[in-house]
Amino acid sequence: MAQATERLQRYLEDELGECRSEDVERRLEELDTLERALGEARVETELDVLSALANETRYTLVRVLVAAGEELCVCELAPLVDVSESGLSHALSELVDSGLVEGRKEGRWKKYRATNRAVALVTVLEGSVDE
Amino acid sequence: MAQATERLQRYLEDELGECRSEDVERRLEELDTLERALGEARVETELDVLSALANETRYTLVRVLVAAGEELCVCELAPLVDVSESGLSHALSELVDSGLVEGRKEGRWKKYRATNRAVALVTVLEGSVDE
DNA sequence: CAAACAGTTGAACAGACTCTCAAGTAATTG
DNA sequence: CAATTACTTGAGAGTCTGTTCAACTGTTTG
Repeated sequence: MAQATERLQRYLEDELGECRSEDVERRLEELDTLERALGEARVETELDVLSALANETRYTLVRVLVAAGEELCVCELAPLVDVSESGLSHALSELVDSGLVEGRKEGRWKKYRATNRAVALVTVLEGSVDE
Repeated sequence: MAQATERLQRYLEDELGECRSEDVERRLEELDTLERALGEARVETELDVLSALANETRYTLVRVLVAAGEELCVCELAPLVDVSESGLSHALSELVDSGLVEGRKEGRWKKYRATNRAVALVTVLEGSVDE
């Protein structure tokens, strides 16, 4: 941290014209506050959600379920993705864990649908990625 | 695909009461349309963005830059993440590639700021992850 | 212009992830 | 109630990722 602090001091000198070690301390504290404001548990959850989405198989499933707007049976999802039955099941299970999808058993069939969280995220992603 | 189709047929029989192979074909086509509507290139870009965000170091950087609302120098970001100088540089470079962050050189310092895409995504993530 | 500084790049390796295979559970059917 | 069906689970192989180290480029300073 010693060198890092020196570098920051030089940077602040450049920026502010002059700079004492109090200024460095203050800036460090400001940056720390910025980071703390994020909230640890929250960031962890958000990372879980992002990790769940960041995979072709799972993202395709989520997007299809969002587009469908209704629950779909595992047997309907199977032809849409390029993995084994088992792989599909693993994928869905991870999506459930991260709150992007909900499952419901009906007799011997199992149906999944997208949660509000999934709808919100997919919508923004679509919107923010122009082309 | 043969068994998969049979399973889908059985499912549709359960759901619709009865079902001929035309019905199976139609359902398969509906599902396919659902998937095609996503757009291949688009999904690929969206996956790049998601992959870039789905990492603690990079997500922290993005969130701090969004929270800051202004550009920050690499030397200011360094104390906030738990990686080497080099790791930080790699992380920022990946964020630039995915359009979440923009960099600007100023003398010997380099400054980064969050793009609109980053702001939109972080906002929705915060909103959709309640607690 | 040599030395110090700010940051980047490439190679390499440990660890994480994703998928498949094999076996398992729960529901349905003959 | 044995067989079939629908789906899940656990273990393990192969691949991808994230990080660091070492070397590099561009900028500033004495």
